[in-house]
Amino acid sequence: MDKLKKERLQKKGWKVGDVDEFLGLSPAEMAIVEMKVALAKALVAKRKALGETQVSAAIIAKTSQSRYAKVEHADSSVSLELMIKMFFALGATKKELLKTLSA
Amino acid sequence: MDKLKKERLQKKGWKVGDVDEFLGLSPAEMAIVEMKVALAKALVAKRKALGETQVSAAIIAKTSQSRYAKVEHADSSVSLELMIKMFFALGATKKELLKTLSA
DNA sequence: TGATTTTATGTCAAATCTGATATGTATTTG
DNA sequence: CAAATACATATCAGATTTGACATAAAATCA
Repeated sequence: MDKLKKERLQKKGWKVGDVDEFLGLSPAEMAIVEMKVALAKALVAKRKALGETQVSAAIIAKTSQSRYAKVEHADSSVSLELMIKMFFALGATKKELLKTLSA
Repeated sequence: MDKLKKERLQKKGWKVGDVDEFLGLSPAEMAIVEMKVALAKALVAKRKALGETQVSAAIIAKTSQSRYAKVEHADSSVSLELMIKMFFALGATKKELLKTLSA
């Protein structure tokens, strides 16, 4: 991996590694990352389906646009729980959540 | 609800209310509580199936016995994410997790 | 294009979560 | 019963997460 890119990502709070290190991620860590990425995608899709902007979605979810944007990016400063709360805030059901998580 | 019990629970970090307030919980809040409770149960079952004590399970999960115990109780100081991490630490698969969450 | 709207990113104080220690309370066992 | 083992709970410092603000960058459009 490009050294500069690696440093940039680490600065943003991610554990970054070469292929070995990546493969070295425990299945648990992988599973959580997978779920976060899937949730982020689903969140964007949901918001767009509702015809909302990040600003309006943030209001609905009772947070700021900036944090909402971070949630949609599965930013390293965002917990799985917050992502799930936002997904629900946009009207998603538990069934939808489970479907998303299993992606 | 008994007033003293209510105060005791609130002191421990939970929003407590009478039936109205309880029904007033948003579906989102309910869903998350449900998932945490289901995970707690599954965690205990998993640990027992492995024949582990809280002490040994805590070691496996790289945490302390006290925090591990709180996880098994879905204590208010425990995040959904930590519960999932511990579940995985005990060897649960993503499939098992989803099954548990859908309970 | 320039203005407007939308999305992205950096920062930080306050809130929350985590791991650990200490200690208390069952529960089991000799 | 007393010791040992297992589980529960209080507390707290350090780490992480959150919401908010400021501002930049990108996209939309009149």
